[in-house]
Amino acid sequence: MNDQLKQIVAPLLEWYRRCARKLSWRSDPTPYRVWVSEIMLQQTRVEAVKPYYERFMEQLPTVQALAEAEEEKLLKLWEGLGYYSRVRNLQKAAKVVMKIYGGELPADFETLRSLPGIGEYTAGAIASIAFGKPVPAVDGNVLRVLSRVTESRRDILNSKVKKEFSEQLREIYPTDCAGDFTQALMELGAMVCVPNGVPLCEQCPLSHCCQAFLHQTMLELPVKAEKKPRKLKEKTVFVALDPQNRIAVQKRPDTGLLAGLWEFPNAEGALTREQAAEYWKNLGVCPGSIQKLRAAKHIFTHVEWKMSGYLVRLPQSVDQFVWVTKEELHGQYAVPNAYKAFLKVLAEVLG
DNA sequence: AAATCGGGGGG
DNA sequence: CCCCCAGATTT
Repeated sequence: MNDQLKQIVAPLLEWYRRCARKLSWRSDPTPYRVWVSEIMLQQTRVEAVKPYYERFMEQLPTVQALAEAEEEKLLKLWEGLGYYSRVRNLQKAAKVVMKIYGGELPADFETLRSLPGIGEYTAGAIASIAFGKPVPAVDGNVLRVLSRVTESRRDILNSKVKKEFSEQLREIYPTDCAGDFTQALMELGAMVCVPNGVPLCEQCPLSHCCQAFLHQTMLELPVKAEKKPRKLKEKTVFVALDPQNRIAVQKRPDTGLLAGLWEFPNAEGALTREQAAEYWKNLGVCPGSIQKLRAAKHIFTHVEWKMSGYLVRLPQSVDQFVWVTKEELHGQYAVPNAYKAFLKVLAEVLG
């Protein structure tokens, strides 16, 4: 039994009950509500999730509603949140829950773990928070807290390290309030034992037993492996309008980056005005005018798009694309934030 | 084990 | 600029 970690349980729970934020999914932790919140919160800050969560639960309040929803509606509800495969997997899992588990989310860790989009962390989070099972849920917050409390200098991105922290936690998990303990560890990491800048150790209920605090090594921890530089991709984006000011869009492939979302016509590389004209001629239409737009860039985790842009007016639409009004685009089509600069152009041109 | 998959808030 | 965020899946 891990005596060093055992002593964090009581003070952490006391602190959590005194200081926990009031969050929508905490106030009524049904399995479905916890599940949706955990998927949205993957690699995503609480503040960013809040408005998406409220809207999602309002529109799709049950597993059945989620299972039966149109894909376009799902993507629109997720628009701007990122990591869009999350919502596809969420629905895949909802369909399995309807078909195999009678519409009720399973309570067992391994069964949860088998569902699409539910990995080690999320299975532990749902099992403990929604079902009260004494199962660890180790996310970035928890790894940071444990690295500092134990003054561990091992790489927290290493899967073996993650597993060992999880095993240590398993031994000390309270059986009567597992959900509170799961959330307390994460809450401490988010509010006190923070990642950027100086942790608020004077407020921390664990400072008395935190090895990093005792040795003043908090800022050196946790240790993470170095990340690789991102690749640069040049693109040319077309804001193309037909005589009725309808906008050309296309749906991205259903795998890969931004799968299934809608985008403006675009080509690889930084095209000159002449090459831009050629692009449209090859599609069987000669542009009435081509106006160069301000360049834009968008940074993803592993790639950066450097985008040239042209406003193109066409004498007729072409079948290659879907032609939509500005209102239709905003109301029904999920467009990734990478194209925000060109959506803005649209607003300026069309009012 | 490494790569892929978004977007934004804060130092 | 860089960091990291209630990670999962694929290769």
